[in-house]
Amino acid sequence: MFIGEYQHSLDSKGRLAVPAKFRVLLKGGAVVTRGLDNCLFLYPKKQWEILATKLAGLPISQAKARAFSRLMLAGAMDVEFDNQGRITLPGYLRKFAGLKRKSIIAGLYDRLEIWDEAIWNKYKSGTEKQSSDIAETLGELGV
Amino acid sequence: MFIGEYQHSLDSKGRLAVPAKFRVLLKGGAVVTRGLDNCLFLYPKKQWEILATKLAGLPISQAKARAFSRLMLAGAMDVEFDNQGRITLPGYLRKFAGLKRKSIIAGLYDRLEIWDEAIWNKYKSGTEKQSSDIAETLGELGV
DNA sequence: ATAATTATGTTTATTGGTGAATATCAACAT
DNA sequence: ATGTTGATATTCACCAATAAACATAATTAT
Repeated sequence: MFIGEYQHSLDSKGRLAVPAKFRVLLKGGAVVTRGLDNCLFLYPKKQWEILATKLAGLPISQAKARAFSRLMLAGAMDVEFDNQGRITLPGYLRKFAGLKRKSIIAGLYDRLEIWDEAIWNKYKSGTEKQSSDIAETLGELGV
Repeated sequence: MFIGEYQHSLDSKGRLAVPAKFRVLLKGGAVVTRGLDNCLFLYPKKQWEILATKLAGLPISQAKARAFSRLMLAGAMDVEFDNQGRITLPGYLRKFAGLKRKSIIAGLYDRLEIWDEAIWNKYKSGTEKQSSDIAETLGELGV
């Protein structure tokens, strides 16, 4: 499963080298999509399909369901590894996540997250301060 | 299945090039119709027929059902691909969706959506702000 | 029937995605 | 320390897809 934090660079065409460790876990195909808190989610195909069918099955009559489907489904893109182990991130996703040259790839167990380095640092310094606060909330959720 | 977001242009005659990726999935025929939230829906023939029979089966006594059927059934139109992979959108649909030159084609798993770029951006900036809110609501639906 | 208008088809240019080669860097072993 | 290996960064070149402009065919109105 995915854990750890890595710093990698995008090239001028928007390609990102995925840490070699993770490639084996993504051999069967992967999907990137818009995530929460300004980052991208990268799922192994299997995980993705579970999520996607759930989303596609929501009633199209509900505005919130449509909005979320558009965020995640329309935001999604199949990614393939070229023989240097890179994936290409489409322009709209780079823009969404504010990706510049330096980015962070973080392992969140069943998914990867892709962040712009600056945004990641800012987010982290915010959450580290409140960490004990967050911990208490999680306690209420049974963690 | 359809995923991703693509930016394409209508020509002056109202023709729209469909992303090459998607053409294969629409080879068997397709149907455009009025969608929700100011966009057009584009279905592969098969999906369309499932939806159309569902709509036709709604109780004719209910005003909302009649309205929805008129929106989607009466708005529908068979589309054909020319040998450049373009489809022609009839005037009333272009008008309905407010389509100007630049438009967005979004994959929503079992259908495509066609948006005017400006309207799409507006819609997205609205939903992105509430995204974590929406996510929590959907969490309750088991997503 | 002819002109005007709309629809359809073709060609060319531009853009952007894709692949490959080289350079740089870091880790490890000798 | 130094060389070796594996991994990432960067650059260049090519090809395919799209955009735009143009040409032809079909339709409609006069």
